[in-house]
Amino acid sequence: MSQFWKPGTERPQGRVVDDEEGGVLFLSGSHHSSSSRHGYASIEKQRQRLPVFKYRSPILYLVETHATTIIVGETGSGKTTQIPQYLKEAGWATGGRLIACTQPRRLAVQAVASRVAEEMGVKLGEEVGYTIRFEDVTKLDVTVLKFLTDGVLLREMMDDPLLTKYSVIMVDEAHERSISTDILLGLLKKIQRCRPELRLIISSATIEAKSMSDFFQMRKKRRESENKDHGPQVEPAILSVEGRGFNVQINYAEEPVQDYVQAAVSTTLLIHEREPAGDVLVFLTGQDDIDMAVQLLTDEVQTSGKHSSGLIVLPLYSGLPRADQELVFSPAPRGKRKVVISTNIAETSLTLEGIVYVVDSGFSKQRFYNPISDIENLVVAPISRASARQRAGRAGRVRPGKCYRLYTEEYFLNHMPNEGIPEIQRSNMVSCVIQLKALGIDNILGFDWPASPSAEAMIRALEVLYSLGVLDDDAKLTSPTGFQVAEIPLDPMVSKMIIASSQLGCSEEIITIAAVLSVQSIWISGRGIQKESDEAKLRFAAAEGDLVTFLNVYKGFHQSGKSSQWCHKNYVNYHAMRKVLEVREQLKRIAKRIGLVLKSCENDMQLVRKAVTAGFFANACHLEAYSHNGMYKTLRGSQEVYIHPSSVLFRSSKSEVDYLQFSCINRSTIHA
DNA sequence: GAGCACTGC
Repeated sequence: MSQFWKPGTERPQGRVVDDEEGGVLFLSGSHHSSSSRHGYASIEKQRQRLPVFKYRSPILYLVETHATTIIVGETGSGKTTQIPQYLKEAGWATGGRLIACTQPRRLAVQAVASRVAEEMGVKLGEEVGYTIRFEDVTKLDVTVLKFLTDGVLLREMMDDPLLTKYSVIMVDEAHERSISTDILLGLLKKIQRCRPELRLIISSATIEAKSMSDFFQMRKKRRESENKDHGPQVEPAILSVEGRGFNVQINYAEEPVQDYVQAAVSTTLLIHEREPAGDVLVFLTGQDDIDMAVQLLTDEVQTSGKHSSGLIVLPLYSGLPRADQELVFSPAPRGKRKVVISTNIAETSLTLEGIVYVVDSGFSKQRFYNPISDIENLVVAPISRASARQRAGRAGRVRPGKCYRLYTEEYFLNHMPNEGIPEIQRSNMVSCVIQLKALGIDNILGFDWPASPSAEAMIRALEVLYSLGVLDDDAKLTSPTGFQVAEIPLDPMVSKMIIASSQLGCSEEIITIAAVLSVQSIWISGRGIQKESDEAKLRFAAAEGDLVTFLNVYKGFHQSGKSSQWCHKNYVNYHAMRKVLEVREQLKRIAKRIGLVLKSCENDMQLVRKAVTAGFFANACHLEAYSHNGMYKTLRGSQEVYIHPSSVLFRSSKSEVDYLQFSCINRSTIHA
């Protein structure tokens, strides 16, 4: 991989860096000599100014000598864009091998890939490419640096379980501990045992590196035999790279805060009154909180004019229509101060420029799963210290900033959890289990996770998959159903519904329903338009429930020629419908490939209901006749459930519908 | 009377 160059001899072509031990390490490989290319020099200078540049040689040395390298890098260190380039320059992408870098989010994949292509002076999709769902911007035998979501890499493992074409896999943002990152880490650890030449780089923003290191620590027996073969050291290396953020001064509440919305509003007003120019970012928990805070601040601006004039107050959450979301990116006019009131979306997914002050409520909405009741819930819960630091860091991107925490220092130090609970321990496991089964992991209960899900959750998932006919008595995938379900990138209950629809002759309809279920929401809602959007929804409402209502919406959208005006008029989210079309096409392709029959049942909703039941029978529930508040109980487990207010059945059904199946707790319901 | 954020051949 690398050769040593002796001082005194002629300097070799390529890149020369100081070796840790005082020598000079010459890194061979297909390094571009494109320095004459226009604009290259300034880009090269920019690259060298990044904090990670100082660590170029140590990083390459560690990757060379260790199976796993853990890199702790704060935001702005440049690790994501630079390390893959260093690896390529050092020759890790020669001989048909690829370097992979995974991200938890699609947008990040695209952004990083195009940045790296630009820095290297190549066209995106050639040497540097990316793959996300629906978009493969890579070229076979040309692309050597590949950025992809961790979900896509997991899918790739179904065809190539050892990921043989990759020489180095960098898992970025590992501290976020998303479900797919955790599955990926567990599987990569297994791959390492079969492929000692594979190198892993785990990159994380927090110092939870030690537990990650323990996870990748191989057993002693293995280590001895490895060392005999002069293979890489099996003990993970840890390297820390500083960020480029500015100092953020932290202020705590002196006493516990009763109402964090109110406190956030008054803190914002105080900042506006006393602090020099600079935008404010307020972290609250959800649409409700945010709309209320926006209202309170706007009222303040209008009534008390004096202090709070010059405030531009903007909400930010993912459910907001695209155009409204984009408002937060435009800079405030001179003399005005922008206040963005946001959910967690601004903690990791979106970066706002110009933020100098952060107000942190200390809470976020988090998903929790109760394996006993088999119900997932969204609850407001305290954030972790790692999140609190991440939020504060948002104030220090352009210059030194300030963070106002709406909780006491005593609480931060002594009561706030250090890390959040990994998502895998807060979720239903059916999708995970089927993915592992599809990869041939037989001993699901013995799988080595970075954080183990509860045994109850695993058992519950195995039960559901068994009852769906996806797993057999030996917990092996059934043929063909189990293998078919594993091929479809959806919740197994939805996949099973699709397979049943093929047999029943209503797959066109069911695939539409499945596509709608896989987007956030097809309705437009928001403050001030509830009444109109509710009325619009009623125009599509079907007695059978929300899923058949979706079919009506889709039909109308299709007949309008997929028109955005039609969507606007009917309070339907146009972007969501475009996504539905995309997912629908993908599902049709997959359905054909796995041998399903594509057929429409025209208007026979009885068939649609049968197909839905084939997937969702485990969610059947029964109206409690003696309760007058519309309470249902699940047939399995007698769990209390209620129809969600967003359902078309919310008003009409209380006394009319005896049996329901819900496709998603708290979201939609269907009469079957 | 109400939807944190993501992802997928």
